[in-house]
Amino acid sequence: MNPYKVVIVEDHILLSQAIAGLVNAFSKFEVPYQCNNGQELLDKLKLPSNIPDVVLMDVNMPILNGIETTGILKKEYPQIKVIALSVEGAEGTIIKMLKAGAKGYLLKDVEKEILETALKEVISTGYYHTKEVSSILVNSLNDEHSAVYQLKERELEFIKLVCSELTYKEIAEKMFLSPKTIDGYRDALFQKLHVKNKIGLVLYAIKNKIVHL
Amino acid sequence: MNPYKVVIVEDHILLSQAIAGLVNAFSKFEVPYQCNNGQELLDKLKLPSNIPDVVLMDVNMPILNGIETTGILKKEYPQIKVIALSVEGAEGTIIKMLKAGAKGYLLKDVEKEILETALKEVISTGYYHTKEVSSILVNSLNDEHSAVYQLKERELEFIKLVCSELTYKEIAEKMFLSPKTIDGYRDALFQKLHVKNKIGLVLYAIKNKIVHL
DNA sequence: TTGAAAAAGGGTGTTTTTCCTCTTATGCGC
DNA sequence: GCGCATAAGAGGAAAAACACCCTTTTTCAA
Repeated sequence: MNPYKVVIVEDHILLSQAIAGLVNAFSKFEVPYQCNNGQELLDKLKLPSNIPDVVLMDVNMPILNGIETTGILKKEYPQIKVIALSVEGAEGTIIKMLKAGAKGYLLKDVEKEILETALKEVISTGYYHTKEVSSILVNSLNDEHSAVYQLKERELEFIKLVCSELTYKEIAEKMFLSPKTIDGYRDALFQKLHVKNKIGLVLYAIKNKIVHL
Repeated sequence: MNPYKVVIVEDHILLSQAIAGLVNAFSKFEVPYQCNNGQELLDKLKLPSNIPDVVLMDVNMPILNGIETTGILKKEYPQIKVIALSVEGAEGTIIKMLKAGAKGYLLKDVEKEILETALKEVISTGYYHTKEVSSILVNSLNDEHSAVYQLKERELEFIKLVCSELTYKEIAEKMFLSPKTIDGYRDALFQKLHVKNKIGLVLYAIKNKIVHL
C-alpha cells in the first residue's frame, strides 16, 4: 500500500524541512511537498493529485494563518485531516483551531514518537489529543477564558484600537460612534473580562492573541 | 579529520530532534547529544569529552535561558562558539544574546542551507550574521530601542507595577514615593521610550520582556 | 406583532492621568 | 569653596478615564 501523504504548512522553513525529514523517516508516511503558508497550500490543492491525507499545520503564519486555512479546508476538502502544530499553548488558540476543524493539536515540544503516534491515530481513529490539550479543553469549557469567544466583532475592533495607544475619544471617531457608546463598550468589557482598567484590557488582548506584538 | 561537534540546546524536543537530524546530515558536523535547557548543558560540560565546538542555543527556555547560559559559557568555556536560534526577532533579545557572547543569531525560519553556512562560518571566521540581524544591529546602535539598557532599577520596578493594573497613586505607595514623584518617573519614561501613555508603556514592557505574560 | 434583549447614545460627578513648571538636593570638576 | 549638571520631588490645572444611572432605537424570535 502507498504511504500516506503528509503536507507540512509552516513558515519557519528550517522547522518545516526538519519535520519533513522526520516524517519521511516514519514508515507509511511521506511528505510530497511543503508550504510556507495557508495560501500556498490552497493553491497546491487545486491539482487533485496534490491532495494529502494529513496536513501538519502551523498556527501563526503570514498571509493566511492556520486557523483560517483549517476552516477553509474543513469546507472544501473535508477528507483532509489537519493536525495543528504550534509553539503556543494558549487556550484561546487551541480552541479556535479545534473549532476550525483540526483533528489534533501538538505543541512543538513533543517528541518525534508522539508525532508519529499522532499521525497514525489521526489516520485510524480520526483524532489525536495529548493529555495536556485534553485537560485544557476540559478546563476552558465554562470559565472566563472562553469569554473571548463571546466577544463580538465590534468589541474586538474596540480592543484592538485600545491597544494602539488611542484615547476613547479617538477610538469613537475611528469607529464612527459617540464617545458615550464607547463608554458602554468599555464598561461592558471590564465586566465581561474581569479587568479594572485599560491596562487590564491590553494585557487580556495580548494574552488571548486579540492583538499581536 | 573528525567532524565538528554541535550540541543543540532547545526545549522544544521535536525541533531539537529535527535540527539534530539536519546537522547530522551535513558533512563535517555531528550532534553528540542534545539538551533541553541551559542547566543540562552545563551539567554535561563537566565531562571534558562532552565539550563541543559549537552550541546551537535556543533563547527562550525554562530553568536556565539562552542568554544566561551563553553568558556562563563565555566565561567558563570561551572556546565554544554559540549560535543563537530563536523564533523571536526582537531587537532587545538579539542584542542581549550578542552581548552575552553569541557568535551568530539565526531566526528559526532560515533554510537549512543557511544553517550549514552559519556553522561553517562560525568555525572558520568566528562569527556569522544574516543580513537581517546585521541591519538590526546597525539600526539599534543609538535609537530608542536600545533605551532598555539605560533604564534604571527604579524605573524598571515602576514599569512592572504599571503593568499590573495599578494606578499611579497605588504605585507611589508601593514605592514609598509621592504621587508627584511618580509623575516624574512617568514623564521621563514617556520621553525616553517615545510612547504617549500608559498603554504605550505596557506594550513597550512586554515587547522588551521587562514583564512577562 | 409584540415584547424582550441588544446596541447606541446621554448626563453627571469622581478619580486618575497627563502636561508644564518649579524648587530642592546631590554629586562632580575645577 | 563655586559653578554646573542632573536627579528627586512637588504644585496646579486640564484632559481623560471611570462609574452609575438613564433613554431611544433596532433586532429578532416567540
